[in-house]
Amino acid sequence: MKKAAAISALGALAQDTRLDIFRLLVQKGPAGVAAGEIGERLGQPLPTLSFHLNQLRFAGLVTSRRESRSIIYSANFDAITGLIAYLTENCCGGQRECCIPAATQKRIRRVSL
Amino acid sequence: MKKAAAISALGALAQDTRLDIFRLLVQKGPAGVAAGEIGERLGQPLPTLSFHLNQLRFAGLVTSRRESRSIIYSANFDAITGLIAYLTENCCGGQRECCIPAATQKRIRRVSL
DNA sequence: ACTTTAATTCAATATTTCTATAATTATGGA
DNA sequence: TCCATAATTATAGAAATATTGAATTAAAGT
Repeated sequence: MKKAAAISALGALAQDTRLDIFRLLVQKGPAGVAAGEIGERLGQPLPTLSFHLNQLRFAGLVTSRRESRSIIYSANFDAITGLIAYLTENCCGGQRECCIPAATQKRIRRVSL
Repeated sequence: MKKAAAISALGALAQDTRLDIFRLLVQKGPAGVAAGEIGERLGQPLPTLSFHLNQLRFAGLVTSRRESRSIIYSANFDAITGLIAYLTENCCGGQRECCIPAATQKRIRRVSL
């Protein structure tokens, strides 16, 4: 991931409504959610929502597809894994792994036994 | 991690100079780097740098300690692992792991064989 | 006490980002 | 074609962030 893409993604996530949208889409997985349903859940006016969805889309964090009259948004999982890799790149000089989340560390530890 | 802390951390990272600072500190590990040295490396005026260091500190992403005349900054690794966990929480409804970075997945896959 | 070095805080300006009303585009059915 | 539904684009004022010169604080040596 390039720096500009990382800043764009981080900036897109650094906002109340957009963070809610993104986490909702992460949890929903590839099936995604229609714009209108996102608006209902988050209680935001549609134009405001549309603005935020665009920010997320420009940042590469979500993709959209039309399905009849609805537009379905879903999270771009490659973008989030790429962002995490960028942030933790060469962590502690590459000598130790200090940046792996607890949940993942637990898995690795368990499997390693 | 609470939502407000996540937004604060993401907003702190979503800026050119601060992202550079943070990645430098992540790579340097617990030893950290003095404020002046960060400024030299990034070619920023000290007041600008100080502003950004404060943003990172307020967001909980870095800590500082005085060592004689220098102030040494280092990354807060708990903050970054917490942020990653928050972003990928209950990923894909918890049924699959879609959000683990490639490097980590490779480790898990290898170990699982 | 005075000087040098290291870094921060203040203050004013410049820039970017957010929000929401009004108008517009696109789809599907009667 | 006409109407209802789903969502986006345009626009403009409001709010939050970023930048940097000048002044200030803190530590260590002379």
